[in-house]
Amino acid sequence: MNYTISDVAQRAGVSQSTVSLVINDRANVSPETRRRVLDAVDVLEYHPRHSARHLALAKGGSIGFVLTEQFFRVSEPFYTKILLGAEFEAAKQGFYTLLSRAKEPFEYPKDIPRFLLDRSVDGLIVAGRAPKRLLKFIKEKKIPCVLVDFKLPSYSTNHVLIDNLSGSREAMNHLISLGHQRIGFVAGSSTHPSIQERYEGYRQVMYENYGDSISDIDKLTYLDEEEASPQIGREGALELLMLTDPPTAIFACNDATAVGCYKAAKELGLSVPDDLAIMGFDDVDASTHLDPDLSTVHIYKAEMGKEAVRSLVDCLENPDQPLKTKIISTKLMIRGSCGGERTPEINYF
Amino acid sequence: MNYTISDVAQRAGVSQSTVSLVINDRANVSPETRRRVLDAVDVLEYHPRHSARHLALAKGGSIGFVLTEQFFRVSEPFYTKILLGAEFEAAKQGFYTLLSRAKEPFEYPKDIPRFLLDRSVDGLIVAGRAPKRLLKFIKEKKIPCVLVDFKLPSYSTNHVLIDNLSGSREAMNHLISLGHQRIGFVAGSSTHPSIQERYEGYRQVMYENYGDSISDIDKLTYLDEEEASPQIGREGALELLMLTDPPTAIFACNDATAVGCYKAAKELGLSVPDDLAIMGFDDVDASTHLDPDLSTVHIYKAEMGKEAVRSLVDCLENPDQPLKTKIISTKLMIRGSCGGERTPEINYF
DNA sequence: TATATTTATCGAAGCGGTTCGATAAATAAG
DNA sequence: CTTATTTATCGAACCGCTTCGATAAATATA
Repeated sequence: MNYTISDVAQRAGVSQSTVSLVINDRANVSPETRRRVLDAVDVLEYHPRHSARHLALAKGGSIGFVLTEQFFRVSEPFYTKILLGAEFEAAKQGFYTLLSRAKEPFEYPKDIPRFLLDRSVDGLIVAGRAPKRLLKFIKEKKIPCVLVDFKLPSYSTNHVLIDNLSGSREAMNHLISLGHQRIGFVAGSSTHPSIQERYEGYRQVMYENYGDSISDIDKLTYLDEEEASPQIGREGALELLMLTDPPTAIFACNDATAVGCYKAAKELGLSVPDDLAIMGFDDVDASTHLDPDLSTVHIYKAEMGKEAVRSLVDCLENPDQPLKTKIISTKLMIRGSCGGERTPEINYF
Repeated sequence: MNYTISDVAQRAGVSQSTVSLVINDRANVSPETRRRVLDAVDVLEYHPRHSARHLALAKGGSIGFVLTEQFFRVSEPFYTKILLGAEFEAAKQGFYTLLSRAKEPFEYPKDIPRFLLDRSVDGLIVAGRAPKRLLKFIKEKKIPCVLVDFKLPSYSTNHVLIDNLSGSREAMNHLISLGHQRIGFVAGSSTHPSIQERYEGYRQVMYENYGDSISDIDKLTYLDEEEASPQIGREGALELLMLTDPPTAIFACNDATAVGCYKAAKELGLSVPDDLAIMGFDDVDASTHLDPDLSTVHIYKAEMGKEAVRSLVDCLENPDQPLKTKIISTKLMIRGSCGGERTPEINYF
């Protein structure tokens, strides 16, 4: 019921080593022997024990995926899609995916994921945000690593990032093409690099178009360091909409924040998109549930997870590879919340 | 940098076996020796290699979590919450969580998760739906297993289930207490046991209250075997609302379906909750984003994941335990979509 | 004080693989 | 027809840990 390599060897009438050679597809095995071994493997339904290979090889074909604990709650639909994409690609490449959380606040060394301590994973993917102390540890231990949707100045490693700047600019240009001049920006998580880039895109386009005429772009901006959420979005939108010269459109830093903008609009009796256009970022499932459905910037989340695994596997197979940063483009999804011609829905996994 | 047990032994001036005894907290080690070993462990930052223990012990402290592939898309926010709860509890109990998908359609033996074949996990949790062939395999191999939100007649194993019947009845009684008489039921995934139980609750309460006066409850019911989704919800609601004597309230089988009901109401120019009350089930994040926010039945998703792990660990530690089925209660969340006094929000992880 | 028991520690085997060096057989070169 | 080289296979060591049985020292019992 639970056979080992020596059972196979015995049945095939060869030694363990030969079986090992066969199942690892090495050279110098006669076709005849190979066939016999393969037959035995088949009959016994033999599968090499993972931990045994792990031990012998000093590497185990597993990758770790670390999610910041905070995201377990608020940005979950975003990061779990990345996780699922990663699992998909990892499985395809024959790797296991081990899941863990990075606690916040992070206490060293208590909160180091155990699979890093006992070397159960060959490398890891960290999504969304990573405690500095954890990153330091990873670097000290020289653990191959890919950061997804996060980066730190002066910390070099592999990355998979969103092309936030282009996405943001495209969204802004769309709003502007619709005739909006006073466009507000509402953001939580304002210290997160992705949010900062989106903000930068906003500023660039505003300056390019209205650099002279708009008195103070900062007045149209609401930034909060708290985790981007509907609450933040509501507060920010309310604040901007109470201005004497309120925006006619609001660009929210992500969809969760945009949800709050809808609420604010409703409270103030403004209709979307007629009185107020709203643009989001992320394209989480919920955005199509809103009424009207949210125009937003689609992020290929699963694809990012897959790319992260590909980078990681690259590193593992070829240790002296240069570090890589992959930037994944976005796609503007025009729906009902700001007018314009709708984008056909894409339905990527 | 990467020490082994013998390094520790050497530094502490004892044998490997003694170190092993100490780190596994076994009896018959003198306090003095224990201290010396612990010191060495500390200094060297020693962590036992997981795969080595695994190999020696023939069990490895890992559990597998299997998600039906279909849920990677549509019901993801529901099942990933369960996954995250499971990971949380697993980590707490010192287990690793390995993630995998069950393909659909499921091809045997190709789609058996690899971690089952090579015995990398001690047991597993299957969430949402499980291919019969996979379950058969699990039983054949006597792999400890817990099914979450799924069961199969005549397949005995451990379960963590939702108290759908009570939840459904409570939701229905609430609608009835608000004066609704013609209450519709719209469902996708109609073959899923959870959905069937919710339907059963609907029928029970309808009969109890209007058994004589309502001509045909079936007319108020829309059932579809397709995965419950906004599309299904929209179609179902449209069909019911076009009846000559349409319902004044619709109980959707889950929140995703309820989203579609909102859309249908809007298309027909009906206002929620004045013209049409809507009740959901699941309480996914999106439900609070709807306008008005959705009254629904909260499911303690993370808690279900945790309970699943607890059951599994029980099985592992005590192999001849009886099978257990845990039924987790629900909580009616009254929000804006059907009137009544609002339930304070709960904010469980 | 001699003997039995308990306590503390150790050596070695084993878990299930991989891999290196040895060996024997087959083929190529001289 | 030797000798050198290549090819196919095997035995044994090793990966890092646990555990069983042995041994020696300490303690209890007769």
